[in-house]
Amino acid sequence: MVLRGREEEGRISPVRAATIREIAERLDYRPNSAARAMRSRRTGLIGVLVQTHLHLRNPTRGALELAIGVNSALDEAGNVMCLIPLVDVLAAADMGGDMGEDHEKLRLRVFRERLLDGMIAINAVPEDLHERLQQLVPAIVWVDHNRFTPTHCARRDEVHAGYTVVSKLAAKAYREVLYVEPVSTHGHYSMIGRRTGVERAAREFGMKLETIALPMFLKATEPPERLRRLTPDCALVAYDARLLRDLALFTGQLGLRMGHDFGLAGCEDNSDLWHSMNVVSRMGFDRDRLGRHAAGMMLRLIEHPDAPPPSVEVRDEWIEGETTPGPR
Amino acid sequence: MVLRGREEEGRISPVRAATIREIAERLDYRPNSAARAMRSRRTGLIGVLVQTHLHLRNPTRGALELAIGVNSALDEAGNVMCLIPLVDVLAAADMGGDMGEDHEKLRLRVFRERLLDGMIAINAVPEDLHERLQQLVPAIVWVDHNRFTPTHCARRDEVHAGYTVVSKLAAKAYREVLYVEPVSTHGHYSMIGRRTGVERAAREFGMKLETIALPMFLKATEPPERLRRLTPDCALVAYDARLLRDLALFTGQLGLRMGHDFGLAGCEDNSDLWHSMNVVSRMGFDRDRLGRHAAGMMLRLIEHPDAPPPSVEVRDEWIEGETTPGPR
DNA sequence: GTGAAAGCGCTAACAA
DNA sequence: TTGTTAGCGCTTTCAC
Repeated sequence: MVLRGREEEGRISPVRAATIREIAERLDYRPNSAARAMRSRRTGLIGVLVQTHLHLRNPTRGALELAIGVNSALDEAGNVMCLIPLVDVLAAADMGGDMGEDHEKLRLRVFRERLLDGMIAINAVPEDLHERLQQLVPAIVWVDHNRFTPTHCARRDEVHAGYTVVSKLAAKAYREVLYVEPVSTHGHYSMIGRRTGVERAAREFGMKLETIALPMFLKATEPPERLRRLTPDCALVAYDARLLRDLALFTGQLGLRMGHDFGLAGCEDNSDLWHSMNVVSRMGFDRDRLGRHAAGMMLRLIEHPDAPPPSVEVRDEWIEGETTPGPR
Repeated sequence: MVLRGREEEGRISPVRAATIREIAERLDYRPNSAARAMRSRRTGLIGVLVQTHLHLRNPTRGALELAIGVNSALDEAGNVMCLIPLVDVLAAADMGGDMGEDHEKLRLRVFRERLLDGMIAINAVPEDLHERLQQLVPAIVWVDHNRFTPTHCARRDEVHAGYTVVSKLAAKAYREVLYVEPVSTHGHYSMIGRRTGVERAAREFGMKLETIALPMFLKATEPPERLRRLTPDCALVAYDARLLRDLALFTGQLGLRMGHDFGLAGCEDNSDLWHSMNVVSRMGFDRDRLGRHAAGMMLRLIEHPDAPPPSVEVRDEWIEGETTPGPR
């Protein structure tokens, strides 16, 4: 009781408490986590389900940044976070097969042995996995997920993001917006959200709006034709950080200077941009904060399973760079 | 014994074994990890120490890719991986202070409660942390670390990487190499290794070699002057993936087309490049393989603490892109 | 082949 | 205020 800080319950005399602490110190005593886990029936382990790229095993940059935020908050609360790549869940679930022989297929020990106290799912999780995940782990918090219920969810206000970008461009006297999306293969809600915001602002501020969709994996040496026809009073708006980067690269290959020959802005941010493209105007995306918030929701959910944490939708700040000074 | 697969010890009759398995199935029995951990005196938890950027909380792309590889291999062996950002260790260690009041300062539960069976340290870890880490966790494997001992280490052959890039350029009849490094603040061995390889190959193949160091956080809109004087028979060689990206961006801002007006290659790869810059010639860097190997070393080390796993230095493959076709 | 029991380190409940 | 005990679920040892 002394070592766990429960001495304020009026049972232990201060003298004894001090003695106990001193002895513990001398013996270099450490509480045994396994024994405590056994008693408390908690593992203290929380999984973070990270989306992987369609064509690549690696999680997206954004998902990992979120995970880092989650990790910090969980650490501080004495929990441990582990990563669960979505591909492994899909493999384990083997969605094609029959659902009868459930745990035969659970290759991941975290699921097989019910190791997780809870799970934080990041980004869009396939609808058909919902039910399965619910029965696999006792508590789930959804982050930046397509389905947004009144509780259990945390995500970014994507409409606000798209709206803000275009409103900032309007304030700089750009007349035209060329909004660039990826060709949609996955259908994340941010696709609809950001575009809705962009359209709303364009309408409100009377800007001409054109939207194009670029396929993934364009060659940097073969930039899209449409980019040749950019003008100084037109601003390119990228759906996400990856496209923002690509657009900077593509326009460069065409001999266009961003901020001079055209405006350039993006609806998303990540730490890569911060490094070499910090001059670019864009919406921030504070994944550390969002991750920490999600972790807090998780901890509350584990503590009080019957009072699920209310969902939140957070707004980010505009980062004014040097690529949107307005038409010369 | 049956459920753990220990029935081959000639104790249990096949009939009974089958009955036991059937009942376990019916009851949806799951072994209790905490109880097992208590008996076996193993937590099954292995930490991965990830380097963070000097100026940013987020781990480097490469470190996380390595961690994903480690994660897969550990999962398959029934262990759990957790991330330990270096900043947190530094904060916990508080290197400036006195080392006497050790565990007073251990804010991370993984250290405070000796939660880790082992740790895989990725990238350069400050020398003064070595001893402290050794006493904090029972087993350590070093990956891509500066100090390379005969055992406990796994890393990439960086000299080979630098050498291969320049030899490939020589084969394409480039006459000149402009090698671009970051201004060194951290002193990772790969800085020396890659440069050594580049120099050796340049000497061997009789190429003119110039080396420049670019500060971190250059503005994309203000490219380094030296890049203006590139010629078609000169190849730009980037130290790492980040610089490779930046150089593509910078040269674009100067109106130069890669592969036409100059050659472009890099000594490192990561999954970001694969997405939008897959046309660029570069050395691969199979972090999944390296991570899995490190995980294997870790597991062996835990199993046989007295027979430490021998160190390895792995070589990667050249990725021939379209930015080094040779001078026109 | 099988059954029984001890003990890992912790916490809560109960007794003094 | 302090001391004692049971039991969490597992594995190993020992007895049958």
